[in-house]
Amino acid sequence: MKFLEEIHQESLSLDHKNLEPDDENAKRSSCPVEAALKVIGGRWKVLILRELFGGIKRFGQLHRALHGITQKMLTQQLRELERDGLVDRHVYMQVPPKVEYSLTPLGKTLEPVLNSLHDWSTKYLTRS
Amino acid sequence: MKFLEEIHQESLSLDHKNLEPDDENAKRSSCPVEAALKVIGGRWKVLILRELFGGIKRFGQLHRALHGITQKMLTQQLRELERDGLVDRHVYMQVPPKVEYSLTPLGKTLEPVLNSLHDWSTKYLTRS
DNA sequence: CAGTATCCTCATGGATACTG
DNA sequence: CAGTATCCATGAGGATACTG
Repeated sequence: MKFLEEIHQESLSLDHKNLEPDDENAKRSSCPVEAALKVIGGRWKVLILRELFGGIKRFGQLHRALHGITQKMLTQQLRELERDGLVDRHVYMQVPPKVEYSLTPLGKTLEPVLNSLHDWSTKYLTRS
Repeated sequence: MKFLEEIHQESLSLDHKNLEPDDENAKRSSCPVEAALKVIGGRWKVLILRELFGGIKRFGQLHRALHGITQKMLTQQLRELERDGLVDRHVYMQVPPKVEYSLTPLGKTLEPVLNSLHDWSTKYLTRS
């Protein structure tokens, strides 16, 4: 279980020794899981990704599919997903404008992760 | 891929019809993945869980292990984890107080999920 | 159509002090 | 030791209006 590997360099040393002064809790996520959650966290990311797993979508399609999201949030979240390399943005130079969003290869690698979350949730979080 | 199953009942109907008035985007997460992220989301949850995967821990141990967390946040996050059934809280009736936290069986079922997030992050999110 | 540009609210998260 | 109790900053998220 790789999730636990890092425990034993951080917390083991803290269990018998007392607090250490090498504490520079600056920017680096002490844990890869944290980093992953930053990328797919937030209120809309996974919902957007879910839509895109269904194929290429235009901005308006996403806007309608995600009931309640505002244009600002949709744009913003899409930009973040784009910046993180999960989503590809294709602008057609025409008028009226047409912009299509799709998953990048990297974005598609998220599938097992999202399935894992999905499975756990449906299996164990069945208290609505 | 179970993650995609629900797409085809929500977005398919929205793709050819136009917006529907049955839009009651109230409380229910439209997606189990969302629900899962609510439980393990936030800044500290996974870090706390990571510590507890290492075994039973006292409040003070957690407080020291999670550099930078405040007592308030630690208490709050632990209560939420407890309310969600992931963490068990055992109070020893003695003075000075002693409280131990541990993973419940449900909490332990999160291991594959966290491993999945961890694996993805280390494999594909290697841009520090 | 697919955005910007403002302005605004409020929950998340935090600092500090006190206590059974 | 393991908390409460306050007060406070910040920013994520949203409403609304305007535009290339």
